[in-house]
Amino acid sequence: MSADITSIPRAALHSQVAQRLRQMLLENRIAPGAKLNERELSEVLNVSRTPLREAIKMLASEGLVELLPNRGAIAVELSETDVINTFEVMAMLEAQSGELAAQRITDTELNEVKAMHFEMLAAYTRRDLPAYYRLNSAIHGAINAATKNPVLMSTFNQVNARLQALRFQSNQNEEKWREAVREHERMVAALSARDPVAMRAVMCEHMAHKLETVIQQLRNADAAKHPNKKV
Amino acid sequence: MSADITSIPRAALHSQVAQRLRQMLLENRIAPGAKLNERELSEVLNVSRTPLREAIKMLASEGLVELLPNRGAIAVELSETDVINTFEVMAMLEAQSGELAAQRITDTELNEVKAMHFEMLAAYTRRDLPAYYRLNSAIHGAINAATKNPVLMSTFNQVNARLQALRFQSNQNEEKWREAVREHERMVAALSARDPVAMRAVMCEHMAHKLETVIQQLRNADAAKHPNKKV
DNA sequence: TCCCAATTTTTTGCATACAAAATTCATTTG
DNA sequence: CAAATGAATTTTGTATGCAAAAAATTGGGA
Repeated sequence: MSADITSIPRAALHSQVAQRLRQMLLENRIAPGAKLNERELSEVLNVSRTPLREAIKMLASEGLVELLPNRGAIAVELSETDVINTFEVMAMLEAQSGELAAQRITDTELNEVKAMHFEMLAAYTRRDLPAYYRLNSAIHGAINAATKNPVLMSTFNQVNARLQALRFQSNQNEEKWREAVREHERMVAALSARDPVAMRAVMCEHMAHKLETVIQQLRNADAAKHPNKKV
Repeated sequence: MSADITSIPRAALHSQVAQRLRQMLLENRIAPGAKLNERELSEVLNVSRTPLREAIKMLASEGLVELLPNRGAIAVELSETDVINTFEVMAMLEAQSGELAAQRITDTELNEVKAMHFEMLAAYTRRDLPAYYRLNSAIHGAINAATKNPVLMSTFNQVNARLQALRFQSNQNEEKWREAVREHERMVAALSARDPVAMRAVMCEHMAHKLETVIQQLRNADAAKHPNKKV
C-alpha cells in the first residue's frame, strides 16, 4: 500500500469545520457572546457556507452555540447560574463515572491512570499549567473510559465541552491546586482499592472544589471587566 | 390583534424539519436502522435538501441518527447493550433529578404533580396506555423542571429521546405496570415529605424495573423477528 | 446458474444563486 | 442636536446546480 491517503479518506467537510469551530470556541478565539458571521468564517476556513452552516447546527445541538432566528448563531455565554447548574450535572456524572470505574477498571487501565498521574505530578512540580490541564483531562477521560459505558462517556464529554472554555482564562490558585492534586491521589487510591464508595466521595469533593475555583475565577474576571464597582 | 400569524413568526424551516423528523423517529415511522433518503424526505416534507440536511446534522448531534460518511444517515438502532448503557445514565439522571426535586419543588409544582398523578391513575384504571404514557412522561418532566436546573433538564431530555422510540412498540405487562404505579405513589409521597433520600431510592428502583421491562420487550420483539430459534 | 466487471443511475456532499430579513447609514424633521 | 424615517448594504435562510461517491443494473463469461 502507498501512504494513508487512501485509507484515511479525510472526514467530511462539515465534520472538519465542526471540529475546528469547537477548537476555536474552546480557545476563546471566538469569545462567549460573539456572533458567528457565516461569510467571515467561511472565508477563514476556506469552505462554502453550506458545510459551515451544517457544522453550526451541530454545535447548537451540542450546546456550544445558540441559534437566534434570522440572526445567526452566537457562542454561548455562561452566567454564574449556568456554570453552577452545569457543574451540578458534571458532578453527578463524575461521581457515577468514578463509582462505576472503581468497579470495572482493568489492571491495564488502572496502570495507565497511575502512569498519567505521575506525569501530572511532574507537571504540577514544574508548575506547567498547560501540561497539567492536558494530563488532568486525560486522566478524567481514562476514568470515564473505564466505565465501559459509551453513553456515559459521550454525555460527559458533551456537558464538559461547555465548561472547557472557562478553563482557558484560568490562572490556578496555589492552594486550590495543591488540594486538587491531593484529591487525585485519593482517586488513584480508591481506584486501586476498587472502592466505589470512596471513589464517589472523592469525585464529589473534587467537583465541589473545582466549582469553587471556577466561580472565584469568574468573579475575578468579571471584576476586571467592570472596574466601576466600589472598592 | 388578529391571529398568531405575526406574534409567532413560525420557527425556521430547519427547526421545523428537525422536530418532524424527531416525531417520525419517535413513532417508528422511520424504523431503527433505516436510511434517511434526502430526496425522498425533502419531497415528503416539502422542503429543499438544504434545511433537511441541517436538521439531520442536529439529530446526529442529539444521538438520534448516525452519519455514515458519503452514505447519508440512518436511524440509530439500539442493541441490548446500548439500551442497558443508556438506562444506566438515565437512572443516574432520574435519581439526581428526584433528589434535587425533593429539595426544591414548590407547593404549586407539587400540586400539579399530584393532579397529574391522579389523572395517570385514571388512565391506568381504564388501561388507556397512550394516556398513561403521556401523563407518565409529563410527570417525569415536571419532576425534572422542579430541579430548576435547565442543564439537567436538557441532558435528561436528550438521553431520554433515544429511548422514547422503544416505548412505542411496547405492550405493558400487567404486573410491571402495577409495580410502576406503586412506585409513582411512593414518588409523590417522597416529594410531599421533601425527602431526597427516599426520592432517590424510589427513582433508582423505578428505573431498574423499567429497564427490566424494556429488555423483556426487546427480547420478545427479537424472538418474534427471528422465529428460527428452538422452542 | 452463479459470479464478476463495466456502465448507468441514484444519492450524497459541496458550492453557488437568489429571496427575505436584519442591520447600517444617511437624511430629514422636530 | 436628537430622534426618526427610509434607502442601501449586509447577513441569514432556502433553493438549485454540479461533481464525486455509492448503489443498482446490465451483460458477459466460467
